[in-house]
Amino acid sequence: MNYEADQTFPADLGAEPERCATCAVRNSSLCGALSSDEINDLNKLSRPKSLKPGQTFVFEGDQIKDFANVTQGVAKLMRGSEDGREQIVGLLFPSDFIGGPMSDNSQDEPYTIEAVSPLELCIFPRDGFEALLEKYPALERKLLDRTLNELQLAREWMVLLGRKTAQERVATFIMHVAEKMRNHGCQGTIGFDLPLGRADIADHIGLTIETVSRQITQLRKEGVIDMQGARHILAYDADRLREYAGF
Amino acid sequence: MNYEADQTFPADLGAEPERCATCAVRNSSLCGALSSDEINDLNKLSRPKSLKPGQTFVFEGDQIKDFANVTQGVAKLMRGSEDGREQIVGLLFPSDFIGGPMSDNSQDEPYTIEAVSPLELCIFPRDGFEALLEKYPALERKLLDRTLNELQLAREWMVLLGRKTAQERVATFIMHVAEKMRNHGCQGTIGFDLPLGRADIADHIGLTIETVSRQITQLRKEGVIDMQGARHILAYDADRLREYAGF
DNA sequence: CCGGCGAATTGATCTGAGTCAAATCTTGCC
DNA sequence: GGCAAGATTTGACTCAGATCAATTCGCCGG
Repeated sequence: MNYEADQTFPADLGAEPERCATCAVRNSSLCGALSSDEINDLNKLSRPKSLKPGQTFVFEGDQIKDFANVTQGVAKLMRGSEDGREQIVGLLFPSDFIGGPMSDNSQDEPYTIEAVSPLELCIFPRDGFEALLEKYPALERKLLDRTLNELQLAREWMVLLGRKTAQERVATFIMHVAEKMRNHGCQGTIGFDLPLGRADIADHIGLTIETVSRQITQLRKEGVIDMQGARHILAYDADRLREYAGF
Repeated sequence: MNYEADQTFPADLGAEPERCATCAVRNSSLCGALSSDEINDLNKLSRPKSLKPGQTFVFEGDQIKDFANVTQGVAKLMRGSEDGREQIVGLLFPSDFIGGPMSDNSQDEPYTIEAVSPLELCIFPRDGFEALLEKYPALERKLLDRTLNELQLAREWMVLLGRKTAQERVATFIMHVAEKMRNHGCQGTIGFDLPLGRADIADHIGLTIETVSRQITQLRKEGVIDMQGARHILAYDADRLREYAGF
């Protein structure tokens, strides 16, 4: 049993359905807004789903039928063109919520979600979940908070894409990953694995593979970071990295 | 009296406080979620405020004290660096809401809001407004919808900034403005004024003034758009423009 | 331990957009 | 109407990052 509450509820924990009680993101995800009693409603709707790296969850242009929580792994949220250009507009980590526009059901989902590492999701049908949002204001409030955070992040990324140099973009990206890793306790702040390969990094920060590679080499030469293999980063000096990340 | 309801309520309109009853964005803004009775609560909190072009509403780094609705004019939401680089991460049109992260009060507002044209705001103190969010779920729901829309827009802009050419960026920008104008009925779809000068356009789409100017000239030469003066655009052929805007 | 193959690095060259520098066009103000 | 002052356009040149082309690395299966 790997269950441990970082946030305790009235003590009727025994009432929690199995899947929720042992869920790695029980409290850090949207579900943290619900008590042990309340979460039964959500559990009844939900079912788990696994995706292998490279598999997609929704395709551009599809009608969205489901929402989901990421319980394990990393996914990318992306938009592509016919001529091969691609932009990753967000990364999804454990406890992140997947759900598009709520009220305007007519809208098509314009983005593709693709697993980057082995991915575990907890899926809810759209209708049922929206009913729960009405029933539990705390759930809706938490969703609003999350959405505002993502908006904030998207705007920071606009600054990166619109005004930062290649060097600053790579440094900023590494900083962001380091932070994500700290928050999720996946690994230490100093040493951690990049969840993306060079091609995906390039598509996230608006550069090419080659430029990303050259800038990482540069950062290594200047002693801002160190690496073990192509994926494992050692960022000893967070302040130095922040300076390189620009404004 | 310029009041006209596009969305009718129980018919106790006489009960509406003067400022709300004659408000140009009474129904299209967040306030549209409230009935004539309910809006009294909000009216008691609110006060109008005017800003001249160039004046700022919140400074980067300030603690946010107030939320607001834009009732008239256009403002830009921007982030700047010490070395003079600047990125406009959003434009605010009439009926748009100004309000940062809700729960995490400790956060500093990282953006500056500056009036681009004569701006009229309807301001609410933060605390009072948050109390109303709790009291009226419809208000919170509308705020969530709005925030999801903005997130959507921010991600589209990430695609523009990360992967589009100069030509595509300018065409996309013009399309977006045309759409805004149509939605707000400010002017026809075919002919309309740009709310921003070349410098601000450049800071919004991640280019320089000169490149923006050259691309507008290019679009004019190719007959995609026509212009009267530097600000007034004539976009006869929306489809053609959309092709130029890329994916 | 040894290929083999996709991923990453490195090098050489090219180019779209940036920079610097004039014109020229607006627009408000007297 | 005429004249600044600022905004926009245009031109010449530069450069950061893209593109094209080899290597080299790192990891997995045998």
